[in-house]
Amino acid sequence: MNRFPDAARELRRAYLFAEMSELHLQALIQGMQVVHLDVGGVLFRQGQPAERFFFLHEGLVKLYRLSPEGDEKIIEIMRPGETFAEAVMFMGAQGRYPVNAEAVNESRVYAFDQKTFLGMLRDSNDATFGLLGSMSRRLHMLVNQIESLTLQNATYRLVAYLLEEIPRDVKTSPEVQLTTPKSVIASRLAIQPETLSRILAKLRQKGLIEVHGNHITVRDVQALRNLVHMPPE
Amino acid sequence: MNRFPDAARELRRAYLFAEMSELHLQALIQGMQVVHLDVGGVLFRQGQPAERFFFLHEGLVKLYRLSPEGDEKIIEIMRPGETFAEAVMFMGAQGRYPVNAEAVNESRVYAFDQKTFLGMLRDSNDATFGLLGSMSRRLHMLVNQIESLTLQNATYRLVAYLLEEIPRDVKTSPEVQLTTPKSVIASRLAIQPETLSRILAKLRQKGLIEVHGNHITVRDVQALRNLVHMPPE
DNA sequence: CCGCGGCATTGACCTTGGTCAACCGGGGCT
DNA sequence: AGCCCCGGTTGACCAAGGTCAATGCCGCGG
Repeated sequence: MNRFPDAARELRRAYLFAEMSELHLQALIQGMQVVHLDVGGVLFRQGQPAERFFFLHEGLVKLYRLSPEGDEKIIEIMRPGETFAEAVMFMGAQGRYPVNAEAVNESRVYAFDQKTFLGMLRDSNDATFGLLGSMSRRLHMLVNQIESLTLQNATYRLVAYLLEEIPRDVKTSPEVQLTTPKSVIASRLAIQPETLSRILAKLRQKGLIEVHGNHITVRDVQALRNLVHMPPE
Repeated sequence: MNRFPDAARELRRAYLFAEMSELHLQALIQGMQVVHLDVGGVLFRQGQPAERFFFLHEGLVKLYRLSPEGDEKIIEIMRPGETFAEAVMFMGAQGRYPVNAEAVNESRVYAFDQKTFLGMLRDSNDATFGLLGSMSRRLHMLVNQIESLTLQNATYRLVAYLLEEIPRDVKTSPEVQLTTPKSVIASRLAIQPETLSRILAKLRQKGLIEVHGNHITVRDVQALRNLVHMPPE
């Protein structure tokens, strides 16, 4: 019998499971655990031995590092349909999570045993290649992050973030609904909440955006795009 | 007959080739090209279609990005024995190099055709897993970089770099021989050459190090470790 | 309805590191 | 030899963004 009749279709949307045989996928699903996280709930901590990896079913989970002084830097914000911590599997026997994972919103997460999954990968080259694809995408994304952290200023990063949040289809008046508290976005962009606030104020003054709580109306997409591709100011 | 009798042993030291069958490896070697690069020689540019990946035989190659204004940020400095651009293979058919690659010192590079290599991977799960391992290590390294770029200041980053450069075996007086011009190190650490210079001067004043050209004598390892919050040894 | 707590905003100030310019010194070339 | 070029150093100045503190806003529970 099937514990999670809809899970297969859902999981297949992730590159990681996309190429997996139905048999294997079903076995994985039978073995997976569902973890419920309240706001602020901790999924794992940096340094813990990594025995499981995860698929976010619903909610919002942040992956972050802490400095010795306790400052937090969010490396990635996971959205539903995404997998995370799957790369750690290959760090060798004593792989440890390189980041902390904590729920920003109430979340539901599927947890998979790494050993089981590795065993299945051994049988399925296609699935392994799917994983390789996902990892190289993540690699690329991190390189992009490093670039924007070092080569661009805070305004650039925020504007780039906003532009990414605008749904692809837009010809309509672009509206951005922030999915997380502004302080979380600030950490993701490696700036202070105060600075985020000031940059938004500046963009507002210039008439480029309107801010109502965590809903932002972009009044001039083109001007924003120019900000990002042209020299600052 | 064998074009490069010693290449197999050399390549096997890279995780990427370590698990490959002798047959496949020999085939790869017969098909590989040797690229010679003078100082400043360009191996590939960001955005070019990625058809080959590389193994650094000797020399020093930097992977970097350029901002629209022309500022350069070095993402990684490749040393002999390392492979690079192998992750791009899995970005799909239209994979493009996400960075520029250029020789810092005169270099000799082995170039491999991605298609050929992919074909071999299809046959060898072990080799594929070796690659997965390498990619997750690189992933982890990038996360570390992001952390130190955002959570730590320039002094911290430089000191951490110096400590990494101290050979593992040390009980002797720790000597660091910089393998690249200081300006390259500065870019790798995302600081200006002037700042690098000033930080070194500051450390020198405090009696922690001595600087003679690009040879640095560490006078007080422990003090350096403390600066970056590292436990003694 | 009030009050509290958490997030966001705003202002004043400060620190870090970037920028610009001058200068030094060694290696290689004519 | 003399020169120049390039990497590195040093100083003066500046700007971006961090820090600290006060205040506002809003939702929630009593």
